[in-house]
Amino acid sequence: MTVVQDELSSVFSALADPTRRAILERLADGDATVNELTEPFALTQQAISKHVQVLERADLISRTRVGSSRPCVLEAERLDAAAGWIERHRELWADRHDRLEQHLETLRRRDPKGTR
Amino acid sequence: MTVVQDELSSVFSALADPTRRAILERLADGDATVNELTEPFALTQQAISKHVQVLERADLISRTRVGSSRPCVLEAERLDAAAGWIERHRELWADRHDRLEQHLETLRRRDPKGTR
DNA sequence: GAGTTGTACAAACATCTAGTTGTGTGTAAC
DNA sequence: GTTACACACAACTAGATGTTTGTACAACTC
Repeated sequence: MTVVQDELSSVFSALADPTRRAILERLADGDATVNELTEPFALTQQAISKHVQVLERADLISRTRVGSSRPCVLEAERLDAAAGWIERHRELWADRHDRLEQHLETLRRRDPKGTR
Repeated sequence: MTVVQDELSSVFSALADPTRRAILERLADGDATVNELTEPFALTQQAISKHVQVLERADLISRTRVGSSRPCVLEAERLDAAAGWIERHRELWADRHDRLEQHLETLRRRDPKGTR
């Protein structure tokens, strides 16, 4: 159904896989080719290539060209989108000191005359 | 629906859908029942119910019981897992002042004799 | 007890996902 | 030119996801 995913969704869903997060962690130590990325996993080169494509589509990494290989490079700033959303909402929700008040409000809405 | 996804993956993949993010945003304004959550969307109650189940599985929300309805309640702290991972990696990657050096290292590895 | 409301479960279906094997292609190396 | 390597594309599988319609059920209202 999701043909054209929004930016945020594609970043979050790229991060929603342990293999892909491991790839990102590996890339923090330096650029790496698909073959180098494949080594630590019990997966085929093709499978890793697909994960890399997902990360590339989410703009979390980019590729360069060095001879016949195409090393992957982290695009760290891209995490900002995800970090931004989460932080905005963490603050928003943390600021609700009024949890009890709000709960009472919920009950009130459900039982306007307060007959409970 | 099995698969036993790890914690982080289930949070990220719960966040990887605009409808679910909208539900979370709505819940920031106060607890709400499935029917209340359904209203703003052009989706059936059942579809929203399933999205709510995904959020519940990721522990981003919980349900209480008020009479015959089961309002959804935000579990804001649960965002900490996701926020933690992202922040840890943002710092890690941002700290790499040595991007040029690292790029040269990549080239060196690929052409050890420096004959290029 | 009958009707209404809030919600969940079930089956069906289409689409997406994460993997596989097998094959093709571009670049470099001899 | 042949050989070797790094990578991508194609076709396929199994299982998950998103949505629908239809139904069931529990709790309140009358």
